[in-house]
Amino acid sequence: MRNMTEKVPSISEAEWEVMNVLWEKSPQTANDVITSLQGQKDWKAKTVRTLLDRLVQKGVAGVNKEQRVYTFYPLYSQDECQRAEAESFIKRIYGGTVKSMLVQFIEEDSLSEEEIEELKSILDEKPKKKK
Amino acid sequence: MRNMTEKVPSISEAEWEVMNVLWEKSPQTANDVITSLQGQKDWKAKTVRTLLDRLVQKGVAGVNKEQRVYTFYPLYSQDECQRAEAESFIKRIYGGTVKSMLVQFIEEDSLSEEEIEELKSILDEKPKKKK
DNA sequence: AGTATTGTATTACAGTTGTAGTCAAAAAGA
DNA sequence: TCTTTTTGACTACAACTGTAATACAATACT
Repeated sequence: MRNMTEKVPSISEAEWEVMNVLWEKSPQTANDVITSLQGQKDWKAKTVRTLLDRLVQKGVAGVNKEQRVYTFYPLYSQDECQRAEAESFIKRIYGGTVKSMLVQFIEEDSLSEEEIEELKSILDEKPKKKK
Repeated sequence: MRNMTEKVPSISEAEWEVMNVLWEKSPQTANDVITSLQGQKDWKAKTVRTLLDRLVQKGVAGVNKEQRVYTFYPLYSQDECQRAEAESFIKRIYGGTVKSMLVQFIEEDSLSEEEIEELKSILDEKPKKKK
């Protein structure tokens, strides 16, 4: 298995949609993926296929060619990918600190009363770890 | 002045670096910007110039041509741009909820004890608004 | 005045992304 | 078996990005 610290290749916006489908369930055939995206995105089958192929080329997804109809699966966990994206995003947009982003969200009332309460409890429940 | 609810054009990664310079101080000549980026990014002067021109084309920055040497300035506040980016980012990566992102950060120990305390107080100080 | 410098305008060029289309082989149906 | 449908392989093509270079006009220097 891959080393968890390996760098995640960059995943484009459209590719994320496809990966989200693979993360929900895998392996899946191209057709499964196409079906999952029906109604969600207005893409032609070929478009989805191209995206899958690109994900494989990039090494973000894997493909099993044992059967005649190939099946695809993620090579990175959603968590890893989210973290990687979030890190580069926050660095780029907020100069690197999560705090400054959250402050903005809070000050702009983008968060509901309810969400704020939830966040508080999440923060409270976080046990102090000793490493 | 622009309507604050107008959509912010998309700003590429390299363009963000340039905008950050303009947000710190403006207006600035191309040369000012180039100088600010020296040591920070390893870009040729022409590259920075191209980025400035593109920002103007996109309508993210403005240019004053009164003087022989043009000066550039932002057309959107940093805040607006950050918010726009953050919204699309969170939708794309975290299915739209700030909470899920924060949960991940907290659970992965990406936040220091100190940062967590700060976040808590920010959340606490948030006055309940009545609209 | 002639030359070097500087700022602006235009052009370049490859890689990524969005969004498919074409072609051929294999399978399924008539 | 002949035909239609599926799959997979390869190709297309424009917009956006990163990363400049070239051409030209206005200044500045000698």
